[in-house]
Amino acid sequence: MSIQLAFKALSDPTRRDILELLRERDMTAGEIAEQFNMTKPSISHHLNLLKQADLVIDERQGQFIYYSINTTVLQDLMSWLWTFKKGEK
Amino acid sequence: MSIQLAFKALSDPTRRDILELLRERDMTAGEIAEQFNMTKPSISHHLNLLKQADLVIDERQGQFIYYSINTTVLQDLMSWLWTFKKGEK
DNA sequence: TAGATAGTTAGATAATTTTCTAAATATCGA
DNA sequence: TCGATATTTAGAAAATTATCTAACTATCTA
Repeated sequence: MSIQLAFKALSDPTRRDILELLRERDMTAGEIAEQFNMTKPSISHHLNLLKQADLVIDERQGQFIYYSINTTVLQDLMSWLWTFKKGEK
Repeated sequence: MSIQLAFKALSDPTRRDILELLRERDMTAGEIAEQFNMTKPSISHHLNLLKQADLVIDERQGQFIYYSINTTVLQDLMSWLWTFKKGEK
């Protein structure tokens, strides 16, 4: 999707920390929230922005909603960054 | 330097556009400002944030100040993004 | 079906960010 | 040294963002 939403999402340290947690394993919204000194609604908001940016995928399993990383947009970001290395067009 | 400042800097479309201009060639602040529908002070502010993030370097040449891309931080960002690909730690 | 657990949505507030105008600084050239 | 050009700094207004509390929705289990 858009690089704009992705960079916006990554500009916040909490959201980058969330991604780093999810790098280790998929987690529920509650498990993620436990790791931060912040209320659940705040974390929910961050998760929503990550989702809108297509950086994570959510999947409900019963009462729980599991979040996992979606790497396709990360690839797009790397591609964009790469164009700056070594005079590439 | 810090990944935080870099992602913050890249979260704004004007600043990304500035980097894309500088990808083609070094430019003065005035030349850069001409490309945007925005006042010079606004562009100057964006250039300052890019500079603080170490994404660009500025060098005065007489009355002009030339801006150019500094790729070292871009490399750091790619490294960070890369850690999410293929279950890497 | 009622209570408990998981999570989100709504709405408000405080902090941050973007952009502008006006004014200041720096350098050049006559 | 003066006027013109290039750019930044200062300060203010408007828009966006992060965070909270309160309330709502969804699912499970007894």
